[in-house]
Amino acid sequence: MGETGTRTRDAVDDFLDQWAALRSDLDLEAMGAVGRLLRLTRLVEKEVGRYFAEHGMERWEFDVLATLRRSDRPLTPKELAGSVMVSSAALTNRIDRLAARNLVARETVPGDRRSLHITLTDAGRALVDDTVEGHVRNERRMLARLDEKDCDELNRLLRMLLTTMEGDA
Amino acid sequence: MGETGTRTRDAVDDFLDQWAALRSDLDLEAMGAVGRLLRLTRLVEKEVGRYFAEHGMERWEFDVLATLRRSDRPLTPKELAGSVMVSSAALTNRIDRLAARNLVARETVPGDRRSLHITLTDAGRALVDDTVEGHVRNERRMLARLDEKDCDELNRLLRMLLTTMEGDA
DNA sequence: ACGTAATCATTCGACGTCGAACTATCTCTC
DNA sequence: GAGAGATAGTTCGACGTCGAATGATTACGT
Repeated sequence: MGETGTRTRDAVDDFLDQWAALRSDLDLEAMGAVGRLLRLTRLVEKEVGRYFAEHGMERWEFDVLATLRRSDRPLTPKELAGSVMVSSAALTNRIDRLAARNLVARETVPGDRRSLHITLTDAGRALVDDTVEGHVRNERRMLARLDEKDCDELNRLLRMLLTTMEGDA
Repeated sequence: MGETGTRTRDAVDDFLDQWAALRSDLDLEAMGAVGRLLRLTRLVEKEVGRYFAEHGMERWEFDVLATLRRSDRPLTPKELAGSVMVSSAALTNRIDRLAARNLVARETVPGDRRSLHITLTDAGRALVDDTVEGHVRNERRMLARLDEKDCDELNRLLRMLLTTMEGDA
């Protein structure tokens, strides 16, 4: 009975035990949560990268293409950079390479000659649509240990943290 | 009454709505959880980096020094690289710079001349002890929106995910 | 209107990381 | 005990990102 998996220790538990032995004044709950967040994300990113590599593309390509795909209007480089959370310099580089492969196109925007509209080509849209399904399946697989209730709960907690940190940015 | 903050939307909610309108077949729970994880981590990393920059050091320095600090025995570069999750090449570079600032030292290990023991100098240990407390306070501040029960719950959920992904690595 | 400040994309130099190749050392087998 | 293979740390070249500086265009104040 009781094989809930709750008793299983992770690497961060060891990490916290070591700190507790040295500095009993530290806030272990906070260290644990942040430590797990950073560590888990690294592993998730590695796995996501593995999936895309297996399908002949890189994650940053999907990030940009998918952002354009799900938007109902053309986006500017600045908007794209904000969405994928990289610098404008990095985004110029990404657009260069996507455009070279004919996955996106740069178009002038009527009212403002400083700015651009980045649009998805047919090839770009097809590439997103072909890969997004498997990508999401892979994400679900990584969360397989969580039942529906736990998954809801995780989303609720992360949303709370995200709104605060997005707010005072 | 009822000011729970649960009704607040984050950027990922918009993200999900856009996908739902286009592809009703996708697993929004999974996309949301992973999306929030990656996005939140980026913000947390930025804030952590800001704290350390404010105290005249960089996060990678603290990562290495703190790993040495909480270990009761000397660690090899390989062990350190595993702990902080970077390549051995990156770790050589980090040790070089930490050693140049007299925060760590390379010592030969008796039984094996291939390997090394990286040890903390007095200055290194002092630097960790001086900064760890504020760092943890900053972590707690980022989690301020979560009460104790929610924080426990978050740790439980992240631990479950972490153990699975650490396991089949 | 005119000039100043703000905004947008791009370029530039510096930096840190990675994977692969390399050297040195150890282990295991016969 | 000698040679093949594994293991540890370092070096090397390539790559992507960032902050700052640049050039072009637009918005604002008087």
